Amino acid sequence: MASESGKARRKPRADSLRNREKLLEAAATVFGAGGAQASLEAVAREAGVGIGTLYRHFPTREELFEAVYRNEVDILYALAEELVREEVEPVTALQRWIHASVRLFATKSGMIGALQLATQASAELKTYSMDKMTGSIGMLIDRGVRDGTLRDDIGPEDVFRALVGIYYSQNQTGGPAAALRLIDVFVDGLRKR
Amino acid sequence: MASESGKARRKPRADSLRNREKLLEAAATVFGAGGAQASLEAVAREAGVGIGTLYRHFPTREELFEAVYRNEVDILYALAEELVREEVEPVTALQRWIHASVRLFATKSGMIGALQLATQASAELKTYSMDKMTGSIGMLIDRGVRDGTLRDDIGPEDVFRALVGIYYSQNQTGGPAAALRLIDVFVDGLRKR
DNA sequence: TGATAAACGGAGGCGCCCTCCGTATATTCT
DNA sequence: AGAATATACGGAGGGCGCCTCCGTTTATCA
Repeated sequence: MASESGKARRKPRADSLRNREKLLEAAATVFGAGGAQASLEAVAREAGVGIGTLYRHFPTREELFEAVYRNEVDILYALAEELVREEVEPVTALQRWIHASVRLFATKSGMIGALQLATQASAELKTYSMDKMTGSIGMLIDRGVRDGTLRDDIGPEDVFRALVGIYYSQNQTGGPAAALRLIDVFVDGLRKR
Repeated sequence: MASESGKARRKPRADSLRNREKLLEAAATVFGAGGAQASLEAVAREAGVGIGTLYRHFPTREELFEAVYRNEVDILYALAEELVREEVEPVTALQRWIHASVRLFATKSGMIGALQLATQASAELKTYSMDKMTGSIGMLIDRGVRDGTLRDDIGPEDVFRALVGIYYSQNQTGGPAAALRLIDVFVDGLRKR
């Protein structure tokens, strides 16, 4: 009968939801620029929100971290859906999506290490992100396979692995520019010949 | 002419040297217990020294870290020399030395990560420690090879690699006790049959 | 035994962490 | 619409760690 479990509850306040969004965005910026140990007060300032509000939404630094990460993954998934919905030509769509992924994580060099710690800590988070990423890639390459522009012997997991490799290489040498070039080569290789 | 480079300088003050020692020891304790981000003020307190003194000796956290690490490596080298000097029976000497190494690093679980960062940053530090460690092992196994109690087809680098493997495994599971057992097996395998 | 270079120590200013609670506001009820 | 109330907001404040600066102490040198 009750729409949720247990007693009937009020719906969440609109300002609360807005602030949560603002905090996630600010955290992505601040952690991206200043590394994983950047000040939480800086995040609150950037979000234009009191420090108390930050702590109410994310009681620990780790929770904020994890939420930021989930959010980025969700954004990429939404982008994949959008590219499919707008019927962008499959190869172009795949290329755009991968570029966006690299760019999204490129700004977060300091976060990568912390992310690894986080994913090691939470298996749930790991499978969550794995599913979302391979899901995104899957829906993009399926279309290409169907219309005959992409090879059909490469799975989403393979593409994901390649992506991870390129994230890494970018962190060590060359930076985003080199990574983006690598990706063009890689995507070209995915074409059906 | 001048004993050192350039102008004739006073010899360093005795209290300065003493404090440096005290700080290294305290830092090993505090970082060992509380992880790499433990408070530097706690280190100074533990050493019974003002915070200013700590900063004069080690202007940055990284420098303190590096010095602690060098110091531990030096201690192990000195132990190897001592074991040789006292003509301890070769297999026993090797076993004791390796046990000491494991115990020394066992207390420093939090430091391991930071050490990796440090060694990645400074190639010099890496080769320094590599040389000291393989040097120690080398002088210990040479004696065993010479008197015929140890096989002659295993180099110091091989032993060092095995050691690193055991450090790692201990960090993940079992703890020091398991590591020490592994070592006994390993050393036994080094005997000439 | 001075003279003095060198080292000591800790106060102080700053920023960050996190909690607590008085104030503000969105939602619900009538 | 207006009142009632559950929720969320903001930021002051106490505590701690970082790091610098400089008056005081002490070891070395002549």
